Amino acid sequence: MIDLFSTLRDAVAAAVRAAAPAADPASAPAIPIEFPPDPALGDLATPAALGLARALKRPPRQIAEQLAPAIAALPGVAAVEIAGPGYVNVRIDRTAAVRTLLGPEPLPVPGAGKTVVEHTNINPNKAAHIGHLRNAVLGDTLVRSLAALGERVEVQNYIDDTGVQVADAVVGLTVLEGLDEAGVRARIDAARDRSAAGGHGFDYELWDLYARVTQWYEADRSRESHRQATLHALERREGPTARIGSMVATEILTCHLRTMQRLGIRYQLLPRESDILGHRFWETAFGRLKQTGTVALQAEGKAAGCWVMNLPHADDQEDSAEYEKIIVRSDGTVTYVGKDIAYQLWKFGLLGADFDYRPFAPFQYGDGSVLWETAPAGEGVPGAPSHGGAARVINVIDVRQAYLQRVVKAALERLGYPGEAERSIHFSYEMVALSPETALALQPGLVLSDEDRKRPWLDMSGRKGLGVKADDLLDRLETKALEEVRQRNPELPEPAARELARIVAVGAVRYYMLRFARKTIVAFDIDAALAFEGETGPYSQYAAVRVSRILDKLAEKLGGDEAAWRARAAAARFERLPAEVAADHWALVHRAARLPEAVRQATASLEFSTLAKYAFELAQAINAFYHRYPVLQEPDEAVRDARLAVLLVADRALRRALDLMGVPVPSRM
RNA sequence: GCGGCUGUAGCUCAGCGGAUAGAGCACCAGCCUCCGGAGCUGGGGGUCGCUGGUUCGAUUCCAGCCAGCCGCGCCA
Repeated sequence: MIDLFSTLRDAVAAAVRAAAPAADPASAPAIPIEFPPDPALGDLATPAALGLARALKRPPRQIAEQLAPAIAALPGVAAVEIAGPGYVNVRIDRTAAVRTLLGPEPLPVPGAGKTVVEHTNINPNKAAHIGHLRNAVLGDTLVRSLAALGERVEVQNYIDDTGVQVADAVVGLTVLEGLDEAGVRARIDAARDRSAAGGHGFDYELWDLYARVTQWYEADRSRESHRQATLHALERREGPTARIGSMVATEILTCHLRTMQRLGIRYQLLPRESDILGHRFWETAFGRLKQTGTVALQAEGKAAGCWVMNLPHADDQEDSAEYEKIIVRSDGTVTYVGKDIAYQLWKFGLLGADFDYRPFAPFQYGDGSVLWETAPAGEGVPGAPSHGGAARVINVIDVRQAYLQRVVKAALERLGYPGEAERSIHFSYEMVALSPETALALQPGLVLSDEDRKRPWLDMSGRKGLGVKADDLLDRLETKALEEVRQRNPELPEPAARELARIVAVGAVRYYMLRFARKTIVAFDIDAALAFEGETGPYSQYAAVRVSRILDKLAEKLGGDEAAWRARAAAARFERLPAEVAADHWALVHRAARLPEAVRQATASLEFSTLAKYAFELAQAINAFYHRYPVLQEPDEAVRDARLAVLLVADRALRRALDLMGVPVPSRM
């Protein structure tokens, strides 16, 4: 990304500091630099005078008068003016700015430490639903943005292959369906054949089966003994039940990876819970927890015989009462949080132990990049790259796990790693839920209790089989997009039409999952999710396609020497345009130039809805410009070049923004 | 009970100390001799949950209240 404003921002801040020195430079607040709400006001502004007014006991405008000359003297500054209550508005040299923006991409400066991002983490016992999609899309956008900012990133998708959920799937297959190991194998093979023939895979089959198992338990609680027996068999990690569990988890995982690949989402490592146990990571962590007094054995009370961690109810309050969080049960087994603490220590390279690794054989990305999984001790491949050892860890998990993430963080701190605790970041977001109307529309047979009917929305639930499967949503989008494509491009051959429909569908889902602020509950609306008009992914894709159509036509008209006319555009002089027209042109350039700021802000706040909003508004501006200022018909070559330059700058920023969101842009649509 | 999040246009949502509170959808009226209309232009529509406080200035920060949701398990 080309950052037009970075040096100027620093220079303006320094000029303000020099012109109005703070009494105490150490505690001086950062000099605020912002973009004016209307670019007609200026390209960059500082409200610094407003903030200084109180400290200096002088009217803000008077202070601004003093700041203005210092800023006006900076290189690249074309003009400075004072406006409103005391803003100092700065205008930059436009011709130079456009030249820079059309110039070569700077090489990213490699960051010092690695960031491990964990996302997706779907229990391998049923198909992925749209809630999982939100997680994966947020996580993947974070990964892309960090990389664009020059950070080293490692993407992990944690697989809980030993838990209750897998056990229940196994109970469904072995007890309800009465299958043995060979029987399950045959089921999986049959599901693969269906999948290869264009149908759905084993994950769909288990979606229904898992719901049935839950109902079966509910009808007779004593049946839960099957779950316990299966769970223990899985933990022993040998014998037919364990092998069935492993087959099921691996097959469902493969389905999930395929679903995510439809959306362009990839991973580098699949750490398995079974390997965290197998490599005795927990034992190592437990030793440290005991040694540091982080956990203590309870002698009496409700948690007698358990190892617990004392935690305050609130983060800040010193005097708030503490309560006990059980880490190890009285039967000696470790809870979920305990395993998470061990895993987090490993991510930071603090455990003094590593996994074994091997390529995840059932799934390949096709471009040679290897997806690694952890392997049982001694079963890794020699020379496999090591993973983890992060400087920072970002876990993408929904808000309901906030409390457990806090426990993990607190454990790191008490183990003597306050820095790592600080750099353990929970990227929390609200869930995706269904409005009762949408739920009923999608599942006509659904029976809702009166209580549910009154609720604003319903949680998706694998147990109840209530939810929208990720692949179903994608399929519906592709079908709808294909209709549109055929209508608009009847001459397009079938494979090309399908590929185009796929791209539109991906753009639509990814945008839909990003457009809401992360703490907003997405009350899933099927019509809004299927929309291609208004604030949607396809709207932005279309704006980019329009620009490339102009470039295609221009290439035809001007002949093959594309580099030459691009160079001429880069040298376009805005002084040739009438003032009002120039303002419109410049406004679009200015908006495009704010991309790096949008990416930085979104990444720092983990609020990618702002990036989505940015891309959409840029697309809107391109569309408006497109209608107002024709390029090909423009007789004055100087004017045409200026318009072309504006579109090239805007298009570059839009494509980059869409790329960071994982929204692909077709060559036509 | 304790902790957290959320109340902004008919609906779905942005904005979260400053320059006239915005977008999309829906509704109404226009725009195809013009680089493709998945588009553009315009219009109507708001006590920014309520009450106080801080501030030159509050939709934005703080407190209280009201409403809704999510956590707080020897589940994961």
